[in-house]
Amino acid sequence: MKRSLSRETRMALEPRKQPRQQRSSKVVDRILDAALTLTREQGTRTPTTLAIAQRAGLSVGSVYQYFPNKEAILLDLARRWLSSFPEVIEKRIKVPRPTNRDEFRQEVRKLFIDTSTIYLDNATLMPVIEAISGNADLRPIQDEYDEQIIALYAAWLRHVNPALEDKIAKRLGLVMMEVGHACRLVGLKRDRRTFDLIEDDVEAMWLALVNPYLNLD
Amino acid sequence: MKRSLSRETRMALEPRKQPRQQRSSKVVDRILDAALTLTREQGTRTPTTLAIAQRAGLSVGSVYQYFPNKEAILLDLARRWLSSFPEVIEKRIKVPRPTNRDEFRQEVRKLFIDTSTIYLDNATLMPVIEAISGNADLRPIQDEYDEQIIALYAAWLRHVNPALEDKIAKRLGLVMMEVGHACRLVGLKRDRRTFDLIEDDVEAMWLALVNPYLNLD
DNA sequence: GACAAACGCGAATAATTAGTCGCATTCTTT
DNA sequence: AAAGAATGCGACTAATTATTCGCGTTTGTC
Repeated sequence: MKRSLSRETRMALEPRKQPRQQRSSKVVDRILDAALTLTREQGTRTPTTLAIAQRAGLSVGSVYQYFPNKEAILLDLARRWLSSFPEVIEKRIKVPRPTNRDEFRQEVRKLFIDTSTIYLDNATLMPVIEAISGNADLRPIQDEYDEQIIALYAAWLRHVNPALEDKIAKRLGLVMMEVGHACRLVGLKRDRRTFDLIEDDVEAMWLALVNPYLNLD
Repeated sequence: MKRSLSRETRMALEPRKQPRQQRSSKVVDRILDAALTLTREQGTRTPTTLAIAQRAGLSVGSVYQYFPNKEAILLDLARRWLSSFPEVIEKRIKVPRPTNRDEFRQEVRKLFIDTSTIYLDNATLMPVIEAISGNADLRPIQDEYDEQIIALYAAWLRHVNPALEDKIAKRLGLVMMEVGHACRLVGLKRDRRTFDLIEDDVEAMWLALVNPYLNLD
């Protein structure tokens, strides 16, 4: 076991090699699928390498052909989700600044819906996200993404209201992210109807949160 | 290792024996202190039994005199915190029902402040709470407490407005808990000034959340 | 001060699991 | 079809760590 290495070298999480033959790219998919399924089955407990290999119909050795360590597998699953946040929020910044309260409300709503969609589209990934949060090795990477996302929320807030102090924008961004994330995670564990109701709650809370910091007339 | 046992028998988390001599009750305190300190030092990674014993100036064997397993130690730390929620919320229910919007606002504020105080008073415990959430064995126990707390928030809401549907009260209770917990956890990681500002945000969000469900005149 | 119970010890046990390595098989290319 | 590269294999290694158990020491009690 070289467990200590993986904690230190960040590069150690990059894919080990690119698949060169067709069969092997299927194998990578099978590994990722197996990891996802097992994580979902086991709640928050991260699956073992052996379990992943077996579920994928492979041996452990084959798994290590494409992933340098176990963490890299989970991270590969999560990265798609994590990276869609920046895309979506940036898109909401490249838009004309709202000029009155009503337009502003609309912008909040759009950001709210777009971020909501990320969760709905990736509902099956949520157990992986939770597993990562609970994993001491992967947590720091999550935190990096989180900081990035907070900064983007803050940038969005300052796009909507340029007079907003940077520090305040950062704090509001943090709260928006946390509230959105916490509520959507629990929402997705319930039925669709409840999820939608919780979404309404989140929108109301977001509006209440940012409203006092609007100097629009 | 009998790791599988602990997952099944819930009793296995109860303290193994009561200290009979003076020296040993000090020992229990030392163990708990060591576990707390180490958890704080290591972020979310739960300390090993050996580490706990050493930090407490003891041997592993002594630790197992008083705790049936490692989980029980962390749980012992967390239970004080977890159990203060019911106390505090129940206290807020045993109070005359508010009769107008302003009194209602006051009641929200009181519940808000009382729950906030739980977090502030137990700030040092937060890493343990996070470690428990990330631990596959302990998570179910957290979830039980959470359900209880949600039920109490719901009971409070129906105390304040008896006309409120039970299902709605449950959902709002869930959201109140999640929002409060998420924001306070991150708030406590920042400076006191920021914590206070985030608290104001939470109060505003709670009010926005429950306001639509008030039929008071 | 003697006896038993409580306490404390830590080497040993055992379970779990990440990651490796040399060999076997399959594919690609010429 | 033959060579060589890529892929696949899985027994094995090694690290980690929870928990036990028998023995020595301390404490409270009569």
